[in-house]
Formats: sequence, structure tokens, C-alpha cells
Amino acid sequence: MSNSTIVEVAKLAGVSVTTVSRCLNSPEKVGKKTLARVRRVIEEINFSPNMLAQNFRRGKTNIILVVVHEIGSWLFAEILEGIRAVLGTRYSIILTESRPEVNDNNFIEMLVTKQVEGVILLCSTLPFSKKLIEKNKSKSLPIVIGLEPISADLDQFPSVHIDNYQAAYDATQYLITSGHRDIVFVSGPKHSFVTKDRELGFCAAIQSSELSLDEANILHSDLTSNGGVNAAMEIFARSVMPTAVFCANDDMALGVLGLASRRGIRVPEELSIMGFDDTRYAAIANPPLSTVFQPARDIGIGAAKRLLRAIDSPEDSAVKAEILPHRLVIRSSTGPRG
Amino acid sequence: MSNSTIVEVAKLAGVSVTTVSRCLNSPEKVGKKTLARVRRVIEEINFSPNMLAQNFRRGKTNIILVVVHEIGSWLFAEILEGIRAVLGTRYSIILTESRPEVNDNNFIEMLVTKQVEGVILLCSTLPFSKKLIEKNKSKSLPIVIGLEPISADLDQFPSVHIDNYQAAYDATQYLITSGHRDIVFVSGPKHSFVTKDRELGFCAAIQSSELSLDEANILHSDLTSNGGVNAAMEIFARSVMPTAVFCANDDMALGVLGLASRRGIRVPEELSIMGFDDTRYAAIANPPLSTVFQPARDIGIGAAKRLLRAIDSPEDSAVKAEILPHRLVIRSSTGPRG
DNA sequence: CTGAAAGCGCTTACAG
DNA sequence: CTGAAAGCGCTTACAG
Repeated sequence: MSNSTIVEVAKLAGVSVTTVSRCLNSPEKVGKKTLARVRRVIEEINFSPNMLAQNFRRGKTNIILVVVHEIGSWLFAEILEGIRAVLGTRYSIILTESRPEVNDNNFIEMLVTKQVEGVILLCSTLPFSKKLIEKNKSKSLPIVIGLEPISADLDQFPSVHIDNYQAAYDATQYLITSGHRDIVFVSGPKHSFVTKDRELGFCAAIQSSELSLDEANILHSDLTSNGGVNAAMEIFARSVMPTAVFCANDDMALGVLGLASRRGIRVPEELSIMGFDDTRYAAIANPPLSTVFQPARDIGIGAAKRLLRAIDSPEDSAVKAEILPHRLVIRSSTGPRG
Repeated sequence: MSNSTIVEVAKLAGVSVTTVSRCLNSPEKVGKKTLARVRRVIEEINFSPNMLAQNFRRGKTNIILVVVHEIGSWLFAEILEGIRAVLGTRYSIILTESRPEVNDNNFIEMLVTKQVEGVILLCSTLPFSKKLIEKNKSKSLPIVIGLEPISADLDQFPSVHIDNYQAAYDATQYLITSGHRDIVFVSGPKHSFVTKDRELGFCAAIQSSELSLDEANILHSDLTSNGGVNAAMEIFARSVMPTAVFCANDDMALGVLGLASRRGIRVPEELSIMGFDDTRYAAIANPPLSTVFQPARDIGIGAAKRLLRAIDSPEDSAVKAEILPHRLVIRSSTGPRG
């Protein structure tokens, strides 16, 4: 199939290859009758242009790179779906994971080698951020950031995310309003920028109430269910237990919830647990998890649209962050202080 | 960067472009001194070959297509990781989802248009299976199937998966041995080939015991937590409840578990619940979910290796299925009949 | 609206 | 071990 080339089509249609090429790429510049004839031939011999040759000639790869922290998570899958929805037909998407276990220091090599036309960053911690900026400078590689606020050196790029600070503030305030006085926040790794913002929001909410902020009430752990379990072990070992735990993401919260139930701690009577993300497992947890919803799909769509804009008109560099709305989702894992 | 070309390198090194090309692609055919000189120049001007030109010239895209049912699931993420681990450096991976909501009937177009060099199928229900076979015939497009047994017309392709029949048989037998007499199996959609095998295994185990197989004890639902909730609603509405539910995957089981707890049904005292896949949420469910482990990562690795073999030596068509081991993982959601 | 011709950056027989 | 030359399948000024 498709060993046929543009010259064959030209021959059969009795036109030049130039004309055939135009029929393919800018049909409006071709006479109606000619166009029809060429199209018929294309149809007949089932011709489709060799994309390899096109890419080469045009110097375009039609590839964009998406860097996620971890592909397995529901959140990223959702964002990706959004990205695909807008980029799907035009670009192929190459995925790279940024977590250290994945040996993708060939990341930069990818940029050179695969010659990607744009990058969407969905992760905060980049070992290679300087390199990236350098690339962006020298080759004007379009970059947009999604989901996470990012290190200061990357804040020159457009981004799409919720107000993590405010969201955490809201969630914390909800817990305070429910009567909780002793709330611990389980944050992510110290270098994580998303969770940093959420941590700040938590602190601010605590301080704007009459409560005092206890440093011991901020824990750092992995953003996984296992990380949640570990944090929970530390919390449950305390002589005086908090009455509420607010986790920086749902997976952690699910981990805390899991250990709580294994330890016979009643949720929410003895302990309220709040997550973040509104992952699909939050709703079916036992008890169903209260959490903060963020519009993952829209984040993907937004990021992709911005990237497209950046690619199509590099000069118009409206570098501003696009803030999407978040929403508290209160289910049964939280309640008034017991 | 890399506006430099092979001819520049040739000029600077005082050799022909042919030689530079050889240094890149078959250095063993080049004299040591020449090679060293050329390499120094390449280093100096930071040259890297234009992959677009290479691909075009070689007629290779270095792209393989992976079709998954749904990218968000832990299982697929794990398999993908396996695939990447073996294909990563050599190929870019394009992902397509096969679930109907995703409008990817451009799938076949992808094959033509993107000119992929191989396909890994991780889903059973293909609207386009005939087309695919046709392609495979006409262009000798290498195809391998992973995770799922597939429709009869596709069984000509190599595949990598567990023995789903036996795994379900084992799980069912475990439930029977635990004293359960009234077990319902929540299967996937009727056209799903994986769950069909599991269903058959379930039936066989029931029949090989002294129990009688009741058609009403086989339900069909979506392979999602929501599908599990729906199935559970039907089950819980029965005048006489089963003492065990075996779900075709973990997400469903988690859904059943969720509804059970909301309805105040004690698990496993009143109801044992068993899943399939050993998803990462199984371990932290409340109570932790008994399930069947399948080596997702190894499935990915196996499938990728086979694809590589199929690409590299098309003649050697050892079309046999590779069966990987499964394992029962008994946690707390199952127990002796109450 | 159409065509002849140059050229994109490589690879690969072929000849030596 | 090395090089001159053809060519992969397109696109794109340029000219008409």
C-alpha cells in the first residue's frame, strides 16, 4: 500500500507533481476541474502521501513531548485525555515520566533527537530545568506548564492550573469550621512545588483562625498510598492524636484511611480524613473520601491550547497563568470533631 | 542547534559525507584515525544527525502503536512501563485507546499515516480487527497481543498473557474451599474476551465441585468501579444474598466493596469479595481486597520483546502464546462462609 | 491557475 | 578503508 508516490499520481492525472502537491496542501489554489481529476486518481490508487518525506521536507516532526510525574495515575490520565482531545489529530504525543526511578535522563536527548516541537510539563521537579530553558531560548522551543506551579526559573512559561494555595486554604477552613483544632497536613516531598503551595494554604488557614500552627503538624511523605500509610503510622503513634488529617493528594489519603480502618480507628468519628484531586477511587473508598476536585481534563485542554498558540504564533507570548476553578467535595470521611 | 549537517562535518574533517555517514552508522567499517578525527569534529560542533532525514531515507518511522482499553488504569500503566523498558530507546510509542467514547476510528488512518512499524494490542474488542489483519497481510505489519486473549480471527498473532481461565478457576475454587455455596461472578461486557475466559474458569470450578451452576449468578457489567456498584445494587436487592462475589477485575470489586460498606454489609463476615488484577488500590482498600495478581509489567516486557523479534526477523514466525504465571493474593475481603 | 527545477539531509550501491 | 554520485518523496520559490 502506498508505494505509490506523488509522481505516479501526477502521471495518471496528467498534471505536474507541483499541482498534486498543491491539491494535497492548498487545494484552494488549484482549479476545480484539475482538483477533481487529481482527487479521483488519488482515490483510485488509494494514494496517501509519505509522511516521512513530508516531515523531512517541512522540517516538522509533529511530535510534542509531555512530561508527567507518573503515568499510572488517574489524574495524569485525565489530563492526557484533555491534551489528546486538542492535539490529537495534529500531533503525536510522546510521554516521559519524571520520577527518578525511570531512567529518562535521555530526556534532553529526546528533545534534540526526536526534535519535538513543543513540551508540556506536568511535573514540578525537573532535574533538567536549566537545560530546558536553554533549549527554549536557543531554539525557541515552546513550553507550557500544566497542573503544577513550578520553580521560579520556569515561571516565565505559560501555565494552567488551579489555585493550589486557595484550594488547600478552603479545605483547611472547612475542617476548622467543622470544629477541628488539631489538624495535621501530610504534604509531599519537600522539593514538590504543588504540595508546597498547598502546604502554604494550609498554614495560612490555620493562622487566620485562632489556632496556632504547630510545625509537628506538617508531615512530608511520598505522594502515594504507601506514603500515606507511612505518615499514618507516625500520626497514630502519637500520644495525642489529631482529629483531622488533610493529605496533599487522594492516594495518600487513601493510605491513611486504609491504615486507620486496619487499626480500628473510626472515620470520621474519631478521625476526619481529607484528600486532594478527587481521583476516581475517592468516591468508592470506605468511607467515601472528602476531597478537593481539580478539573484535570480542562487542565489538559488548557495546556494543549496554549501550546498550540505558542507554536503557531511564537511572537505573541502572553505569558500568564490560567487559573482554573477548584471545588470542595465533601463526602463521608470528614465530619464534625468527634 | 544542529543546523549543522553531515556535509559540514565532512568538510571540517576533510573526508567525504559517505565516510561521516559510516562513522555514524557503522563505525567498524571506518579506519581508526579517520573515525577519531570525524568524531572530534562532531563533538566540537555539537552535531547530531537530522533524524527526520534519516527516517525518511531509511523509510523507518521508529514508531510503534500501543492500543489500550483505557489509559487511566493502573494495569495499563504498568504494562506500558514494561513495554517502554524494552522499546524505549529504539521506538517512540503512540498510545491509542480502544474504548468507544474515544473517537479513534482514525486508528487505521494512524497506521497508514504515521506508518507505524508494529502494533501491540492490549485490548480485546476491536472494531477494526479485520482491517488490521488485512494490513498485517499486505504490509507484513508486525502485531502482538498482550494481556488479553483475543478473538479467534486474531489468534494467528503471538500473544503474552496469563491463563485467565485457570486463574479464575483457582480463585473460585478458593472460595468454594472456604465454604461458599452461593457465589456470584461479576463479569465484564459480553463481548470482552478476557472476562469471557475468566467466566469460563469460574463456571468450570463451580461445576467441578458439587455445586450447581446458576445462570443468575453470572452478571455482566462495566469493568469499572461504577460497574461494580451497579452489579452490587442488583445483588443486594436479592431476597437471598450470595455469600461471595468474585469480580472480573479490581475496580469492580472495589465498587462492590464500596456499596457493601455503605449498606452496612460486613465484609467478609456477611459477604466475601474477590477481585482480579491486584491493582495498587486493592491493598489499601477497607478491608484490603483479596484478588488475583497478574504480572502486568512482565506482560509488557514480553509483548515488547516479541514485537522486536517480529520486526527484526519477520520470517521466524513462532506464533505461540506466552503464558505468564498468576497468583492468588488473599487479604481480608474474603473469608470462610459466615 | 500551472509547471520545471532545485533542494531538504541523509544513505547506499558501486567502484576503487 | 574511502569517495563520487544517485536518489529517497516531497515542497517551494520562481517564472509564466
